[in-house]
Amino acid sequence: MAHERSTRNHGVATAQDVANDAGVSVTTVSRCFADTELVSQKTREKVLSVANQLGYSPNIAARVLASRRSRLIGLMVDDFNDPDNLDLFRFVSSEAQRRNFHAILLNTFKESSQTSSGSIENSLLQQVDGLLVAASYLSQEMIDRCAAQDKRVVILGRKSGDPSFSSVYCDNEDGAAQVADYFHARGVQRPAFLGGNPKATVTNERRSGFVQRIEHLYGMQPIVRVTGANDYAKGYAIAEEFCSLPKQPDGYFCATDLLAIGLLDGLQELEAGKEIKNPLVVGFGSSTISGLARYKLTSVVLPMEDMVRTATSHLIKTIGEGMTGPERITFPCALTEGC
Amino acid sequence: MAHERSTRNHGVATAQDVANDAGVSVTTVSRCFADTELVSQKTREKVLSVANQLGYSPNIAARVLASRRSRLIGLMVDDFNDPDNLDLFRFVSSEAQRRNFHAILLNTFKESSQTSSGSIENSLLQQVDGLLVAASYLSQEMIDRCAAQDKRVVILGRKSGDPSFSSVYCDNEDGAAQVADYFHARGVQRPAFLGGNPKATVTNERRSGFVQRIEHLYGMQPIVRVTGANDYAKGYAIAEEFCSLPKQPDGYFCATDLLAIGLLDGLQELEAGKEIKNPLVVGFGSSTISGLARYKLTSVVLPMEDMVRTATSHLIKTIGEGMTGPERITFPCALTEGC
DNA sequence: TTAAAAAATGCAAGCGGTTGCAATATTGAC
DNA sequence: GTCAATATTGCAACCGCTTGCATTTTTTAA
Repeated sequence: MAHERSTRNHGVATAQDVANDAGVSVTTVSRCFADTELVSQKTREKVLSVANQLGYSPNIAARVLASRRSRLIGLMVDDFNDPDNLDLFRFVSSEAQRRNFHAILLNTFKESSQTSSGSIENSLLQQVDGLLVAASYLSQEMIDRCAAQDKRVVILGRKSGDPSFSSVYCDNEDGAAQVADYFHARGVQRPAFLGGNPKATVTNERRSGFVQRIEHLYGMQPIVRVTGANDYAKGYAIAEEFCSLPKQPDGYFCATDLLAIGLLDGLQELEAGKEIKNPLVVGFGSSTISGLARYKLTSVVLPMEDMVRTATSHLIKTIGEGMTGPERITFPCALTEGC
Repeated sequence: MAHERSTRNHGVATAQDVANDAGVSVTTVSRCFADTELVSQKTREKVLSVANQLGYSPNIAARVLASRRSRLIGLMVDDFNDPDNLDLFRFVSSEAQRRNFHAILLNTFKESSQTSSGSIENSLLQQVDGLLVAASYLSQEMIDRCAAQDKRVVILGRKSGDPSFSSVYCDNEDGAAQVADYFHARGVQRPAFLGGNPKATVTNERRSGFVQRIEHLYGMQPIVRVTGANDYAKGYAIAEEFCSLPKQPDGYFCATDLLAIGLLDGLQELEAGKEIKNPLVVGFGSSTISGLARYKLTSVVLPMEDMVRTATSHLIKTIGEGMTGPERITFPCALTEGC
């Protein structure tokens, strides 16, 4: 029955403080802040009121340690800088928050196989309840580690390579084929594809979907340029290469929006010497950046937000329950002309 | 002398496991992973090697709980979506990581004063060792809470309002004055200012610096439009308003780059009916987005990365040591013409 | 009214580290 | 070779919360 001012813990109230003031046990306080139904209405109200008064909120570290659950999910991406990935992170965060989880951004730590160093990232990974992998590639080591720790994983954006992981993605090949159709319908004569990393499934699918349909429609192969990366700079730089071709393409399909925008800007820059005034340029994705009024980019739009939210909530669901069979959830994507 | 396979804790090795295998106490293991010099070279090597072998890395939750330090700093921003803020976050993260800290993004939770709900954010805040405030505004409640918990705070981007917080910022008024000079030198006749929230110190300083210098040079006031927000959309939308003026401005100073880009695009859109073909448009900041080749934005560039890194490391330093007197660190900014 | 079932609460043993203090091992000076 | 000074270790008590199990209270059924 301590009536003297509570809140001993360095100015922060603990569950113990609340328990004292509310005349219950710590256990009960704990239960009030979990989503258990193991507390009577009356008690809960009392506790919550006292807690509120004391400005109490549970110490996360203690909770995590005791419960062995962090309510943390890691979003794994290749490139911190890609604005698309940041959008991604926003969506994941917001959906996670809706479910009382929190998201953190992880990179694929390509460089350091040194287990000892990079320790923060390392520990963080260990702390995470589940992993959302938007990275183009997941190392076998990582896969093993996840398996050993019984960690849930959902692959986002491409078909899961590992049979035990769920994945959420869209039909890249179909989307790419739509572009081929579009080019054909618009009378494009010399179609070209440009895209990044040949190891990335996503880019590959977009390329092959496009190439196949072009072959089918035109009876020939499109020009293909592998750019390495999918960023603005690459697109911008490559414009010059294309302009120096004897026969410049008149329809460009870029594996990502960012690439497309870079290309557009690059082409405009070189407008003077250009043979073809307004080549068709089509992107893929749904970057906010391409939404800038300036670029009325025609693009294969995929329901990013939907996909991400679905992936996130699927991941969280599998964390709550036991391991369920892996699922593959696909979304449609559709070519959309920039108004 | 446990020789049977270690790693009991659900597939994850603990300090205890390492201790057993290395023939030392948990304390020693703990010390090897802290930056103490309290362990002999030989022991440390042995422990580290065993740890590495076992794939051990310290459990963060336990460490935080026991040490009462999270090595976490919170970056507080107004708007998750502003790309500038995401740049900010990247820099903070990277600098934090260099110092073995980790950054998390926090918003100013304007809506919920409900202490009970929004609990994750709430708890997270409690968990953080220090706060980097890039938000335009910090509530008194928050200030009190930080004080009560003896939490370090550094204000980024504007002079600290509270005398007990350090701040890192640039001289906005001076930068703005440079723009006025530039306009004057370029023969601008009708200068205009546009900027967001009138409550935001930063915007205010930029406005007043500009207005004052314009008055000084021109003997008259510039046109001033308060846009509310500083985003692309606002800039884009406001173009129309300006175009419908009888006398359109021929020099626009926008409080942020994003605003400037929006305005540029908006103006171009309306080019047809425009009276003045190429008004000067100047921004402020150092958005990556304004670096897009397409916009050769003239802008008051501030050494963002430097500022952010300085702020971050200053914050971390004050966390390590006891409370030092608050500091004010300023950076210069300079008008830079888009090539 | 009474016994059995269900609901609410508390006990106490952790979760995996950190850290002040005491104990032991080394080293150096005399 | 002896003893104080110094460098290394280990002990054990937490850190604040969760949770299986036992206990108490309330409800339902007979």
